[in-house]
Order: sequence, then structure tokens, then C-alpha cells
Amino acid sequence: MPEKPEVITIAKKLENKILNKKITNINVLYSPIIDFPNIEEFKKRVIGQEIKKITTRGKWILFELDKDYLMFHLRMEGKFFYRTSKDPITKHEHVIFELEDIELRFSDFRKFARVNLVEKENLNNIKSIKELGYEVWDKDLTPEYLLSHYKTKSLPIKSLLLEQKVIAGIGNIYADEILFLSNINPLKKGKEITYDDAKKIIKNSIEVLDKAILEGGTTIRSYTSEEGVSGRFQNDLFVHQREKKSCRICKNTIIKIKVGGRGTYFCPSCQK
DNA sequence: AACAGACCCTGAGGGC
DNA sequence: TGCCCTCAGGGTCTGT
Repeated sequence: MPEKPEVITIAKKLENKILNKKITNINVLYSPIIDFPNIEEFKKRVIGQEIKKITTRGKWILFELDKDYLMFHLRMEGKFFYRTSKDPITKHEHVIFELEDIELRFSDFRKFARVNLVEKENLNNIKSIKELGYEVWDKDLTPEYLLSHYKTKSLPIKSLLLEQKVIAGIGNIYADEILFLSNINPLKKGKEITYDDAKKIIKNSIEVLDKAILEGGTTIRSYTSEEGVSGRFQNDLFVHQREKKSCRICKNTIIKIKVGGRGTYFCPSCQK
């Protein structure tokens, strides 16, 4: 599940590989992952444009082209592969971008990943971007802002942290870690979140994401965010994927529960 | 407005 | 060994 640190790591890697290359052809093998309504128009518009810059917004990876943004959302399993035209196409490669000498293949065995296209000037008008909340580093992300969103909510804070319209870029792994470092029980209701809680959530969001970015993201199970990319932050996790293991702070046992349908790990003694 | 539930998809893992 | 069943999971959409 790539979240902000993995998305940034992948974007950087892509910049090194494909910046300033021209998209010379596109082969769409599975079109439902392309949100853009007309596939032929999508291809026609993208072909011939050059990749000028690669950035991120929330969990979206944005290729800044001459006129448009080509947008990728990896969801859980989206990956980029670098190939040449000689390499056989494998099962889960859905969109192939020919870039002069190499091919960038977008793959996802779950078929949940998404690709879209928008004119540069309309990036902030497209629903998936317009409705994103602040990045964790944004100075406007204040305790007051968080409380204004949370004060009416009965949902557990774990679920609220996953809402991209409030804070963009946090997913299941880092939500667990942020709540651990903030000493907040994942089941605590939004409306029960205090000013001090909100302050800690912001501080720890920045710290956890910064550290994870330095470590190249988190690699869990056999997951790698992109071919050739494997992060190291899994070694720094306090609770996520540590069910029945001993808490690194208090030595009590980490437990796993379900919160809003999501596997959630926490230390009942550190997180009240 | 808040929130629960369905849906999209397929590999993995458990039960038998 | 192998079939069948269930589940995970980000985001969107529908229904209450």
C-alpha cells in the first residue's frame, strides 16, 4: 500500500529514469484503469508530449507534460516497470508508455490502480485533486483545522486519519504509527480528540513521514512499491504488522483489531 | 451531515 | 493434491 513516503520515493526514481523523455506511443491493454472517458482521445493527447517534471499530490504521482498532467494512483499494488519493446508483456501490465528508447509499463495485479489526464490549468479543478486536504507539511495544517473536522465525528480517529480530504497522503501503515507515537488509542472518537492530541498528530505525522522518506519508504510482505525499489522503514515500525510482538517502549503485547474494515495495530498500554 | 455498506479485483491462505 | 470459500484493501458511490 504505497502511501506518501513510497509515492515520493517512486516519483524520485521515475525522475531519474524518464525525465525529458517524449512519449512516442501508448499501448492500452486494460482500459478500465484509465479514468479519462475516451481512451483514443487520451492516447492522442498524450502522444508527442514530453515529461517535464514529476511531482506528487496526496498519493497521486503527477507527470507534468507540455500541456497536461498525466496522473497515476497506485492504490495498493500499482507499480511501474522499465522495459524495452523486446521484453514480453506480462500478465498484469495494463498501460505501456513508449518513451523513445525505453518503455514505462504500468502494472497492477488487483486492477485497482488508476490513470488520468488533465490540462495543467485544471489540475486543481479535477475532483480527485480538488478534494484533497493538506499535505502534512503544510503550515495551514493546524490543530484548530483538525479539530474543526473532528469535533462532530463519532468515527474512530484511525478511520479519520485515512480520510484524504482532511490530510492527504496517510494510509494504513503510517496512521497506525502516528497514533502510536501520539499515545492515542485508534478507537478514540473524533469528537474526543483534544487540542493536545491534534498537536501531537500533526507533529508525529511530519516526523514519521520525513523519516520514512529518508528510509525510502516501507516494504512489507513481498511488496515493493516499484521494481527495484525496496524501502527500509519496516525496520522502524513500532506497531504496524507487529501483532503479538512486544511493544518497543513498554514491552507489552501489540494487538491487532479491525477499525472501519482496516487491520489496525496498537499497544493498549501506550495508547489510551 | 454523518456514516454504513457495496463495489471494484485477484492472489493468498485456510478448511476439508 | 486440489477445489472452494473468504478475505484484504484505497477510494468512490449509493442508500439511510
